Amino acid sequence: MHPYEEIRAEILRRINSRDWPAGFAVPHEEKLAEEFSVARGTVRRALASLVDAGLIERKRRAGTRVVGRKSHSSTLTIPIVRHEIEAGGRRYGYKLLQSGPCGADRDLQGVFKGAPLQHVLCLHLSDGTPYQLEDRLVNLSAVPEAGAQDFSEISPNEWLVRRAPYSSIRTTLRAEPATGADARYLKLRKGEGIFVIERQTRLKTVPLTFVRMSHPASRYQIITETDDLS
Amino acid sequence: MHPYEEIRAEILRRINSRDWPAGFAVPHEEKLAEEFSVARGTVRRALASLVDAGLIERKRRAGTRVVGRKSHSSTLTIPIVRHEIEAGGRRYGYKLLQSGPCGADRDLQGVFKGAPLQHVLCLHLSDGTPYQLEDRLVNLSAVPEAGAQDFSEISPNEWLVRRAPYSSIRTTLRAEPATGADARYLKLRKGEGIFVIERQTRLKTVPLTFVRMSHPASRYQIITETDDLS
DNA sequence: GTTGTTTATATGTTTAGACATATTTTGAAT
DNA sequence: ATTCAAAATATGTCTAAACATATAAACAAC
Repeated sequence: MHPYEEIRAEILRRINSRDWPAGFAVPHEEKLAEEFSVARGTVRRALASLVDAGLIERKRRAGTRVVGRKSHSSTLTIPIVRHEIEAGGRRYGYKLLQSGPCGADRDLQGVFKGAPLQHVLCLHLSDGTPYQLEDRLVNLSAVPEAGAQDFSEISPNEWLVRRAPYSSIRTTLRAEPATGADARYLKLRKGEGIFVIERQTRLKTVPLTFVRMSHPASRYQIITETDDLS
Repeated sequence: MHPYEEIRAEILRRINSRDWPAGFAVPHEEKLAEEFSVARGTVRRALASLVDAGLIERKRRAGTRVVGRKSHSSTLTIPIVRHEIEAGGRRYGYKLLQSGPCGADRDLQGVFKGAPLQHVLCLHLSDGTPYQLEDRLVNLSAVPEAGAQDFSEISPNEWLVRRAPYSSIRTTLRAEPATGADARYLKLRKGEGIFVIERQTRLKTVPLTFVRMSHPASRYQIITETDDLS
């Protein structure tokens, strides 16, 4: 165990034991460095780790304070569908349903502002059962290769994650009753529950793609786990 | 813009432009330090930031490689319900429905292994409308104060986030049809969709609490947004 | 009182050097 | 060939010292 880990552990202990309660002003780096008999850089390394974990907040001149928690945070990872299915030891299936250019009228959220679009609709299957319906719009002025790409063998999901660099993502999670295409392709009765993930990726403010992924609620859930510091 | 930010931006550019494609072996710290005419520490600062962003992977002796992306990651933050509602400019309401000790038979997931438990059932309202039904078990051997606490004014959610330190969380997101208590308290017809969040918090392997939070699907969604490096 | 300016200060960045340590590679012994 | 030990090497940690910079607090001018 390195010195900075021991310092972090000790500070963590003080926070968890409420010796340093929420709002408490943590001693300066220099003071801590003196207390633990290390260089300032080592204290900084320990504190940086606690900032990442969301346990303390730091501001220039103002100092370091213990955070009064107001939420639980964890990392949400949405993998490529194929990997998700194969990782569970199930057989992956894929079917392209529609693919072609489309007008801005399909851009319901109005995120693409009239840019030329490619629309792709496809179905992902797990052991032959419908698992996810992928309904995607791709901005052809930002990703022109998508217009020529054949999506009958590789899904746009997988192709894009591999190919197109992005800098930010907005994800929405929702439960909905199945209607129209969702019910038809996922083989559900209208009104049955679906779990919908919507995602929009951008590259420096330029919207690249918008995708709506719907799943039969009874066969889908998301699990996230935070990793333990202590 | 600090030197390390410029270096990060340049490396980011090389990755995004595929000059350095997935799997590419990034030059050593010393080489990069020479190229950019900075100290090794400054290069490390830039690379650390790219590791956080999930764009590169580093291993001792083996070196640094550009990651072939296989998923989209973002941070999922689940705030205290009251804050969530008030932040939206709506009026928060709270109603305690049940509170008392209970037996291990209520521990359906079997996470508490026979520890003494406190069961709390309560309802959170937004502008008077049912918003979330909170169904919680608290491990009294880990958080004994919960046994004496009165939850008629403050919700166990809020009380626990404030009070009990935890070290790891497991969260499950799911869509379900409403049945029993969910339908009754959320004022839904049986079979209507609900969005369920289940969360289990631990402190170094000791399970602290298990909570099931259900919401009317039509009035609930989760939005996450990653922040932009470039 | 209010506004603007100065000053003090805690965090943030950078450097340059030393040492630590996983892990791959190489080479020797079997 | 296979196994095992030694060497090489890239990342990881730590130090100590200097300078940068945001900003809270003190002070002055209005």
